[in-house]
Amino acid sequence: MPRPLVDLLWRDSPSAPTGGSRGPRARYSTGDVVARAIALADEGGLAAVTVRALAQSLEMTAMSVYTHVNSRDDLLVLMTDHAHARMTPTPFGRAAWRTRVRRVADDNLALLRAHPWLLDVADPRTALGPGTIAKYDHELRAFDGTSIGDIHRDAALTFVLDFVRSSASRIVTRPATGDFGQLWEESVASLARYVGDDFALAQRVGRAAGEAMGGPHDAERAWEYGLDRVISGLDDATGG
Amino acid sequence: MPRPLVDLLWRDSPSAPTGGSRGPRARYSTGDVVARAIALADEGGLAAVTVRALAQSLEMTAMSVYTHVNSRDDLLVLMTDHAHARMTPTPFGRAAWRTRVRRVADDNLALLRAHPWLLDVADPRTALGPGTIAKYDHELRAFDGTSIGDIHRDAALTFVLDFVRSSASRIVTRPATGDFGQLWEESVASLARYVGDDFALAQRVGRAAGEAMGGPHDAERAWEYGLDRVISGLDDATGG
DNA sequence: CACAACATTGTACGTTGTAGACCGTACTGT
DNA sequence: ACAGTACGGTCTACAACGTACAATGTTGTG
Repeated sequence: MPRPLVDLLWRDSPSAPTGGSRGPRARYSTGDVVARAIALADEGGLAAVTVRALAQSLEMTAMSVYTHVNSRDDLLVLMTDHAHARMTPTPFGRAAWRTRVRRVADDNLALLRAHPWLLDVADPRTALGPGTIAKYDHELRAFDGTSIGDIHRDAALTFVLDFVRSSASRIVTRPATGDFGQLWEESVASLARYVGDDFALAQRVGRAAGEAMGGPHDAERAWEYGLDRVISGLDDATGG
Repeated sequence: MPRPLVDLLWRDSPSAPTGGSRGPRARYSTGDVVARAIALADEGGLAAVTVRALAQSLEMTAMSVYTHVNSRDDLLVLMTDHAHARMTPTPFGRAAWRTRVRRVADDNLALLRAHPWLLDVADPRTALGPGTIAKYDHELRAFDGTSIGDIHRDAALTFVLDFVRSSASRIVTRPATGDFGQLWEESVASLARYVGDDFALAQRVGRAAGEAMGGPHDAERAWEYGLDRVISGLDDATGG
């Protein structure tokens, strides 16, 4: 049985337990396994990260994976922390907090674009990893220079990141992509018959939003709109 | 094979296909199955809604479920629409848009509190259901009287609902509940050894936020804080 | 040299969603 | 009244999943 999750997360730390040198040398390090799992997830989503597929990708048996990782859930945490650690944030420089928050948002959107499967990982234990903690530490500094308190600083960052996550899930999973567009066209006929003249407002707004969504630049427009709301909302919470 | 999803969603509509009267009468209606599935989900989460468990709860075989529902994924859509339809929104009355948005947010939080499994349903086809459309139609009216355009009206509502969803997922899944508190106490010792004196800001803010989270009224405080940001952010987007 | 720690493997279990063939029932057209 | 047919329901079975368990082989340490 491998080391506990916290030790695996901090395996590159100098104070990490080395692990006895007895027995055969492992053909792969934990980092290799995690990197391979990320590669699988990047091209096939989290569903492609099965223990067996990962094992085959590493040319070993399914059970050998458990030499390096305690469980699949632990693996997802390790993958997430690795992605967070590899993230190279845009430097804040001397920018004001509004610009800094924009950079945090943009960086996180880029992260979720590169690794859409991060949207499917909802494990609180990710907060235990060095990559996630470093990311947290950096992003908190977006509010340096404002008069915001510690608790509100955490709340404000959470507010921003939640927005990014929600928006990203709508941006990343393209609505017209795949078979949903096809399904939509099959359904819209019978749907129109059911709705009839009811819900006029919903129909009007839904059609407007739907048509705009077909347009080329709408994803960016919606993103900009929401981000403006976020920053505007934080305006009076940062002491001006 | 049952009728397609759209017809099942609108099964109570007068223009819905009645379905030939041949063959034995079904022991349960589609509504019964959906209601039973919701009951299971309410007490055990989505994971408790297995086809077999649902079947046993209805005293039939697993495969009989597929007489009423095309697939488990379809069932989740039906459950969601049912929950949306059963939602009785707080009337807007003559309240200004700020109050209306608060009511929309509060109502949705209450909905997600009552049915936490809704947080785990991420199927775009829910938008096809009468309950969801009626909900959409009503909530769009929160911005009646403002000078907001159609596209922005949709974006603004999405903005509000996204916030509610993110907050709710943090409120509903209690952090100190279950075995996470136990795991935390096991991990915090070795974690402190790893972190050391690095990430001072993250440690300070994290501790402050963590301690506040232990407090009794923090969930509500964080909720109020975020909702204030949301409304403040929408302020200049509604034309005053 | 014997022992212990370790990586690796094969087999197997329980659980999931659901396809396919089949049976009996109740209505429909002749 | 009788055949045809649409339908609800059941049984069996499959592929895929995560992973527990026992066994085998390999390496360093006493």
